[in-house]
Amino acid sequence: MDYLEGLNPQQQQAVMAGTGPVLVLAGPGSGKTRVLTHRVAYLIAQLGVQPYHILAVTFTNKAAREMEARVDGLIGGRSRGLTLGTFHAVCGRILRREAEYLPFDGNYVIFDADDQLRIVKQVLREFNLDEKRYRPQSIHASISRAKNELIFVDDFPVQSYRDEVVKRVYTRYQQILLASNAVDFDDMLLWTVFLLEDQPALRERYARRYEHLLVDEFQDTNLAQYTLLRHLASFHRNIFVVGDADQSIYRWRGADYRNVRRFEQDFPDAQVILLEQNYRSTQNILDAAMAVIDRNPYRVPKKLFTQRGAGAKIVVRELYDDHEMASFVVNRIANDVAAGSAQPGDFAIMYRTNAQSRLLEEAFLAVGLPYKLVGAQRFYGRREIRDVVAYLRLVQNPRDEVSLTRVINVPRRGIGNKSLLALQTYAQRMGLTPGEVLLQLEEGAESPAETAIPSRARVSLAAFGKLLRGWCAQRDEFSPLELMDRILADIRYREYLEDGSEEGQERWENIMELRRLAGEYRSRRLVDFLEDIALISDQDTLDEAANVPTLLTLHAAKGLEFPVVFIVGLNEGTLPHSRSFEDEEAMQEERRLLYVGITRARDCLYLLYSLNKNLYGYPEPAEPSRYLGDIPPELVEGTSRRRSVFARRRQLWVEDDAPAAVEQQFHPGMRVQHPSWGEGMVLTSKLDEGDEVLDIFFEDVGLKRVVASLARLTVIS
DNA sequence: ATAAAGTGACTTTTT
DNA sequence: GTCACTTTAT
Repeated sequence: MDYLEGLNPQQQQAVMAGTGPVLVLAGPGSGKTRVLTHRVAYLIAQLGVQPYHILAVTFTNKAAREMEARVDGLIGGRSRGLTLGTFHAVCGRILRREAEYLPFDGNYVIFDADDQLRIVKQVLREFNLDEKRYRPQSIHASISRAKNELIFVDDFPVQSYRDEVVKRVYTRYQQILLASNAVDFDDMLLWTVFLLEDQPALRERYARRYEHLLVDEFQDTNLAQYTLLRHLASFHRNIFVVGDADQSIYRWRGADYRNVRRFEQDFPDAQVILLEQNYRSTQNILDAAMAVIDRNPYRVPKKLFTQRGAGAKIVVRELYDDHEMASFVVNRIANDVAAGSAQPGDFAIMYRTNAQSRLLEEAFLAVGLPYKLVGAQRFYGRREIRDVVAYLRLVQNPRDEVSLTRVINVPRRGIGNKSLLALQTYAQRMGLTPGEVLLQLEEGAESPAETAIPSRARVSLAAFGKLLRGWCAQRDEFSPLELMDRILADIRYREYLEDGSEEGQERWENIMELRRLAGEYRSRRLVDFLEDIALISDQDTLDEAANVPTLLTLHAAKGLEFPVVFIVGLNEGTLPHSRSFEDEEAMQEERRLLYVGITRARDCLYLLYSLNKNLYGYPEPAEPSRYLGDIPPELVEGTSRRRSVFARRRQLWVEDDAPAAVEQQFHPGMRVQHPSWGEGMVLTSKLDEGDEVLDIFFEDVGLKRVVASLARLTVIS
């Protein structure tokens, strides 16, 4: 049987575990993805289970796609019919199919974080509540937390005045979502649980259908997800979950690693299988990871081991500031690549907060080295993308008021705040949504609107209503791409964006990228396109084909691995983050976050901290992270030439600066040629990290700082 | 109604 | 240093 080939005894045991509940506790790099895929293949090929009767839940869409491809590879295309996806994607499908039992219809749209915040702000204004006293972010976080714990509005507990406020906002927030025929991320789970609890017949249908449930990253499920699993497993009880409590890093999103313990209580007959052998990292890296995580209390100790040997020592580096940290990373990568010891794609740079990526990106750009940045927000958060998506969402669901307000005057069409307000007031009086009113507005036709909306505004509104009507009429016969093209043409979006500036040009190119994506939905409906866009995850945007270094947050690094990992910004306040200081549970999660980061590394690990970290763009003295002190010195490089630094009564080990001796090849005044920047003159040259760093003034592009080993410079004179 | 200029608040982490 | 949001001038 090829689906057992190359698996160790524990992995085989997991793959072939019989029926009933199974809990696989899998350390990092222990091959849990392999176990899951092989198990699915085993169920289908060996036990003859129909793919239709299997549900597998992954943490990202990317993981789902990979699993599908791998299962197909194992059993040759027999995986068709498998239900596979993230919790949200799976719930999304169920909700659309079963919309008749729900207070919204199958054309519902999904409100993302930005939409959610807009609604909270709108409600706060509506209630005349001070946004300073009641931070929209924080109010929304409370609502979200409640939803993740399956607390519906009516059951929201009130123990303080603030709770009272949250409850009022939550109530109105939910009204607005329903009026908009929309759900937010949390609702997708919540409504699915509601559906299964409210409709016993339906619950039984789904529970009977799914003979086997498989769940990846189980430690990051929240109560809503766990409850959903329990309902779905209620008939067959074949639930196979894989997780590692030490890698639980989404507590703030409602994830509760205690679900692992809860699972053992709810399914006392569960088989428990431990996967401790690591196939990814060297022993030094594993030892460092264990040293960090061992300091967390109340955990089940795990002994990770590898047969890969000790490997290279870990490099701990102190840099002057974040700029130096970024250049250090870029220089190291450039050197290793130039020396032929690694490929650009082998490297990953991980950080705690997104803001930290900026300086790194600048450092890469400065030397002309390409990189990729993981983060969907970067693309889908752009104004132009959000605008066009809002148009599409409006066509999909004209009741979506958030999208309507977003685009009603973009590009400018003479509908200002006054007109919008008149429309909203009138709609409210009629018991309709503004979108519905808009669709009914006929130019010149007599209607009650005549008195309520001033005539000037009525003309502009009716014109827009006509456009919207046209698009809606074609929604079902046009493909998403055709519809998008029609809208772009009708609103002259290109002319609006391309104002002659470079930025405008870039914005239009982003639209073309979105257009390319829409083109992939040739035979599918607009709903599918919009749903996929809403549920896209950061990791989904990762382009594995490009052989370039990867920049990503520690959260986004979950489940990935790289030969060489840099973890930057290991400073108090950054990692651990200052927002976690007062919360013991949060502090434990910070530790797990670093644990996840360290265990992503296969061969080399760099841990970097700076003496001055950036705060809002200004430098501020910083202390090294407490976690550095937890790593045994014998695992760290530079033992012989080591000096100790005392920082806050903790001893830290830092490598001495010992630049490799390299002779300067370039001197000020030299004329050089760069492959993409053309001719220029060397202004300064200095040796750094065994390489030569040059400042060159190029005729075409101005001053640039380059690394000699990388820039492929040729001397002209 | 709109464009420009000023303000302040703020950064964890994301489906 | 960056964003969203508000004020001010046209």
